[in-house]
Amino acid sequence: MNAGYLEKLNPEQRLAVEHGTEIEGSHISGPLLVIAGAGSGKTNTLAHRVAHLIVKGADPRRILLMTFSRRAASEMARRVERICTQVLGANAGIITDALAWTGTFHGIGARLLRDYAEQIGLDPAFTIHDREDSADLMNLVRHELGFSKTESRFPTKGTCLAIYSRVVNSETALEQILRDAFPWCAAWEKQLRELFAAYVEAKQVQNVLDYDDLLLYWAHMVHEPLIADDIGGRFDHVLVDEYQDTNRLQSSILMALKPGGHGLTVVGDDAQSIYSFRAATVRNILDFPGSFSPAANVVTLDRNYRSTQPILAAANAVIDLASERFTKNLRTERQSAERPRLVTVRDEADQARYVADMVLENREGGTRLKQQAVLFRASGHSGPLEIELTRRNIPFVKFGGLKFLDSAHVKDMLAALRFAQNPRDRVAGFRLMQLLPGVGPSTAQRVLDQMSETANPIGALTDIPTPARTGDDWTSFVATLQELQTGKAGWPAEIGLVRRWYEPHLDRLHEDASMRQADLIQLEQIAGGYPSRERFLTELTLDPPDATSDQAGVPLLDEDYLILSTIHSAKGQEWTKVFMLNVVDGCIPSDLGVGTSAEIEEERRLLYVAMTRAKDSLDLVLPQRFFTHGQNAQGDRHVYASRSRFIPATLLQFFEVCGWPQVRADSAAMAQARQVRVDVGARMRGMWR
DNA sequence: CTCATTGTCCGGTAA
DNA sequence: GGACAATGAG
Repeated sequence: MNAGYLEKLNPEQRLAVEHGTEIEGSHISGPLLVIAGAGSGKTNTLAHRVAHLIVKGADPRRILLMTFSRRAASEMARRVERICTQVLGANAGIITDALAWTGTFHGIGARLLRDYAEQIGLDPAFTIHDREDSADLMNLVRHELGFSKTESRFPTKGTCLAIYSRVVNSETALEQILRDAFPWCAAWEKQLRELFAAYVEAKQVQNVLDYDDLLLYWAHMVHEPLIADDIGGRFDHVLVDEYQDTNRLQSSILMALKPGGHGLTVVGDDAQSIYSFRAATVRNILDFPGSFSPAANVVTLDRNYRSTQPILAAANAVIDLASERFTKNLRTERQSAERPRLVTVRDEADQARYVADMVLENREGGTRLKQQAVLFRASGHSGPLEIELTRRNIPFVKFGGLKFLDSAHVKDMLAALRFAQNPRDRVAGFRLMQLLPGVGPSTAQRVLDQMSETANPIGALTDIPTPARTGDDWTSFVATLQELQTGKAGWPAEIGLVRRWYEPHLDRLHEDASMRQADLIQLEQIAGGYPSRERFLTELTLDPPDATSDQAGVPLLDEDYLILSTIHSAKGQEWTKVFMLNVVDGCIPSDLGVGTSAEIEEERRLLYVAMTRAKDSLDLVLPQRFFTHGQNAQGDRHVYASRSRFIPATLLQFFEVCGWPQVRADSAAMAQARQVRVDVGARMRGMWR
């Protein structure tokens, strides 16, 4: 057998790949933890491990591979296929097609829950609420319980959901969560408990699951040993990527599936743990070896193949200041004389100009736009840059932040499809009906109540008296829903049906209807890529497309475009040249994330993750002035920002510190000219007096 | 009961 | 500068 594919790996990578598979056939290895530093070839190693298992005779249909995003999952599948093709020849494609159990925890959970729905008393036609839907339902329940009219202000729907979600995902008591993470809500513990009980009941009556339920139901399902054996028994190998970003609930599921750890491999890096706001805990990765007896094997990958030595030195220096460290510093052999730059600019507008200038300069120098990325802490930080790029016709794609699924018109369309799929989904119906003129919250409630009393809610719509002042709008609404229910139009034709019904309402409700219409056509195209309405709804909710609607046209795949991304969405990726915006206190660390030292440490890791994305060149940009919101366009109220606390003076030696634009020799005169203020408006008014 | 207006608070990362 | 809650007019 051709084992040449192993030759390219370094000794540690090879150890991770070959762990426990010396014996051919069905031999299943003990648990393995791979600590994989940034740029250490983690994805490649994991792909090689999967391929190696298959080459050694593992059945790909019996491999469960869980990644953080579906983008990562498909990348992994592609690599596995490539390696298998090298070794096994052309028919490897068939083998990796069988690698069917690849996806996120939530996506895999949804699939398993539909498979086992009957056994756990769940209707397999359940629909899935995204965060906003969940918040809407929380709000309805909050209203019903009268908590919206309390004397002092009750926590908002978003806060309630955040608390609920944290309790579920961290498997921690409500009381403790309130004390640790939401102290200002502690006085409402009793009411919150009541609210959550009602929220859970509402979800069950309506046959909807939220994100957390996909894990929670799964966890409870495998709490039953026989079902756990059954599901665990479907998989010989379970591999989990980005293990540092999993939470307690996810680790519980894993331990229930593979109690002895046999066939279990987890990969991660505690220095890149950036999802604690989603209840992820580094303890999962730290406690992993000791959860088994004998303890899991640990392999550490600390050779970095991505960044040049000066970039890595700076990143190491940043993470070295962390109060708690578990992994060693990374090392690289990529020498370079170029230190990362620390560029001070006047304000965000100059920052945008600087980045645009440099990006174009780099492209002139042969670095394609796609090989360059601009990273930022929060989605909104890229606003001025997006304007500058659009102005200069530099194509870009933005990852992270608002998805076009969040826009009202797309949500309206999806609500229609979801309501047809699951007429008990009140959030969908509630939203939908209020689109009709003359229908507000109370009419919608009343109709939904009447519907829920019948066996065939959508059929019953015919018998429910037409609400006053709705007329034809009501008739076409009912007709559309009923046509959807028959399923005669077929998928994806029925999305056109919905659009034809929706368009008049879109025109009436939105000034910019034509722009939004373009999104709906895009939605229709996306829909064509899914085999059924159910799959479309599920997968769109669990894995929303990254495109934003305000980008300058949707770039084609083979076009060149600049990458804009939040740090969170940049995880696992790399670029030749990386720019990081707003490296100032208040942005990173975010001024919202400086409450506890744990939060600050996570912000530090965020900067580390951003810096370690860069291969050859890294620019950290620091605007000195920030204009504050809430003033007119000419206002100049601003605050001065200082360099991020994660780069104190002692670390400046790792950077080339510079300013932009370069100060010119004749600047004294220019600076003086800049100081002059003329009230031209007053002079012009004076002309007429 | 709906719809438009005013007032107040808040601002983030995402399956 | 936007989301959400309370208020008032039809």
